[in-house]
Amino acid sequence: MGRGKIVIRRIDNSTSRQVTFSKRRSGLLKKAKELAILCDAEVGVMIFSSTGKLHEFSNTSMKSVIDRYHKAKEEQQLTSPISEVRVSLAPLANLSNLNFY
Amino acid sequence: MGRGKIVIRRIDNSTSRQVTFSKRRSGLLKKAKELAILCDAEVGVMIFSSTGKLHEFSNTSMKSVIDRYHKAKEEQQLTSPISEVRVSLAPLANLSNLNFY
DNA sequence: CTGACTATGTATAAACT
DNA sequence: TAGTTTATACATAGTCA
Repeated sequence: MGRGKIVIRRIDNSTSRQVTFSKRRSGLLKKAKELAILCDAEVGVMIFSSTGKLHEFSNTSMKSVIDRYHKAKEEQQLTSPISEVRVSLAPLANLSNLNFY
Repeated sequence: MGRGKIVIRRIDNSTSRQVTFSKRRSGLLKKAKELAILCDAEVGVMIFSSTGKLHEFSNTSMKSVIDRYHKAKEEQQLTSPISEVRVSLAPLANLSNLNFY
């Protein structure tokens, strides 16, 4: 997107890497927000720049997302420790609606 | 983006919400990956669909990202409990291996 | 429901200020 | 070096198979 096509590979020039980071971080956070709203999803995004600065987005709270992530992972372990299946508990109740692929 | 402009608001129709979720989730994860590579950033994304299914991306490991997130937050508290400044300790700082989970 | 297709809206690489 | 502009590449909404 933009005047020229680019290859997805680390940008060597520190200045343009910083500029690109700023633009794309903004775009990513916007997309995350849109996804959360449009699709009624819970979304958490954490980004550390190469200089160590943190940027984040969460439509609920990052704590909530992280807790839910751990629960989902835990459930994954209990359910199928070997497979790649990624399933969380439905938002309290509705156990019958779990989708196993 | 697409044939028509849309308003960012929860999609009521369950089927199209699911279709949009699938498309945009894919796009978001791709963008996250590109940002991480292009800008040499550490990125973590967690997404729970409205049916509770987890989707994630991390260019390192989610554990690493979450740990770093907590450290950054902690440092934020120590440094400026009131301000909005979001700065993490440089990657090597290694204050202590706090276990939040 | 799962995938293409493609017209159109958006994000953004470069250029410029 | 941050903000603005613009041409272009990319993502995707609506549609159809």
